[in-house]
Amino acid sequence: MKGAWCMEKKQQEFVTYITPREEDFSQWYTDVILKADLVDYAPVKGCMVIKPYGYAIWENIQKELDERFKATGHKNAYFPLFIPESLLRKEAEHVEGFAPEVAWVTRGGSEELAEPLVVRPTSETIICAMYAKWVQSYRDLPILYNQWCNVVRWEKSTRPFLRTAEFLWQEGHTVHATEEEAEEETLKILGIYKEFAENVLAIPVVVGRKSEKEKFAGALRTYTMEAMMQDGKALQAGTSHNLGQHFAKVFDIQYLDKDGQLKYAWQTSWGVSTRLIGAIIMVHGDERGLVLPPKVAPVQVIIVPIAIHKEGVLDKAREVYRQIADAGIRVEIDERDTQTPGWKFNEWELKGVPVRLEIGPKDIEKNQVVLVRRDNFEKVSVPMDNVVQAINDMLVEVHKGIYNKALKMRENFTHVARNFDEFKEAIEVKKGFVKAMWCGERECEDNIKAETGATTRCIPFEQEHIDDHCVYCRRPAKHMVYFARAY
RNA sequence: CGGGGUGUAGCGCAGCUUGGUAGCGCGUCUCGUUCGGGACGAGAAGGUCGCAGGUUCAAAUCCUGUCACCCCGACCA
Repeated sequence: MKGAWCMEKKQQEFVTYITPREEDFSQWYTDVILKADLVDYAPVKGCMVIKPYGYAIWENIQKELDERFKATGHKNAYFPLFIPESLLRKEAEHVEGFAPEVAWVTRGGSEELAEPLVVRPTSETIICAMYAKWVQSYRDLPILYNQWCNVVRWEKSTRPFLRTAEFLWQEGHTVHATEEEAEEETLKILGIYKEFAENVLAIPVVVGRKSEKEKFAGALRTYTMEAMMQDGKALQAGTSHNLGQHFAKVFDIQYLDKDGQLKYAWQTSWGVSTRLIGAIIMVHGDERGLVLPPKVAPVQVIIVPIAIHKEGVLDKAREVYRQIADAGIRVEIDERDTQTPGWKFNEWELKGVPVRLEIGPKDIEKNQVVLVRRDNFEKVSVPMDNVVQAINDMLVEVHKGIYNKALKMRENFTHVARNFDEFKEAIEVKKGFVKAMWCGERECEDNIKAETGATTRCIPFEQEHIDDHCVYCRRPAKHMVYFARAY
């Protein structure tokens, strides 16, 4: 009786902090990012400050990806922020795609510039201009460069991490001698992205090709990984483009091949951005706030000493801290004597720390500590001399736990539609991905979007035969496609 | 760019209808007691009411304009 009342009261207190997901998912998202101290809104519309706790997640993402890029032969470089207008205009499809959202610099100090500069929305043009100088011979190829930088896109409506006027990303830009090599690179990177999403971020993704309508402006083909959020909307989490020779031809990137022929090079570009942080939040977060994948969590273990003022508690907590830190685990100890343990539990849960370690007088007496998982709140006591092993195991378990939960969520949000009535029903009522057949025509794609709000997310590599006919026009189908409403 | 909403203390809000000394909760600071799931007592600090005009003896409150931000759509990572 009394217990039930307490529980009810407790839940009420929690919900006063964060808007429940089912009540207003957007507001929940905003509450979480602000209260977990990931970002703050900046004085410029559409711009956010990424605070240390949020930035640390990005740094971990960078570290994991950068290792993978380096391991596959890529090198980092840095290209300028400003691009001359004339360069942007060279590739027709590209400029058409990006022109509406570029920011311009027309003045330096008090002088009007002879040629206006755009603030890079992406760097294909300026990088290609340089590659044209650097590529002479087949011996110069391949060029496998990547850069970590910021880009600016003057967006109409913005949301922290998901769409901001300025965001951080990496953009890889490679040049190859042959079409096959470029295609191989494009797919290799998509493979890295998928492996990274699943093994590091614990986010299952669907991989495949973008439709002509959805592909990158100026690309030959775009491959993508798509993730499902808890509100049933899809999020494009990373793209890899085979640029073909489109840019090579307009920027004149030619090399002299072994056979003495002058040939246009083949290129790729690929990127993921701070949007991934938005994905982490919307895939894993729960009623109490963030749930961070252990591999990118800025703090993997938070030590909360109990009865911190009592003789020996803090000393013992620091001793345990040392042990864990020495094992290479990101650990912090909450030594504040101004907050009660309960308060700290809630705060660190809000911040998504995967494992909490409690240590108090009773534990010290028994030579043990208490570990609590963030994903399912399972609580175990472990002997002091087994702490590091137990934590490592628990971090692995949390990763598995949240991955499986995310996978199940995505499966529940994946439907099959054989005709357009089923399709509408799935998009509007069930939400999530809808697998359906498509004739491949732009017209159908546009009509489906106009009538349901759903877009083609990707043509998955793993095709299934659902029906012979396009879900919209009933003409013969070409592909099975994942449709969804998307961020 | 359309629709909606909000600007009052660090945060969340009340006050505005009916103009008259700017309030509440949380947080912050000091002291003490507490500490295994959001502790308690006592004391204290903190606000050009988004901005600019106007009406008035008097404006947070009424009028006009303006700016910013948030949410939902159309366009994009």
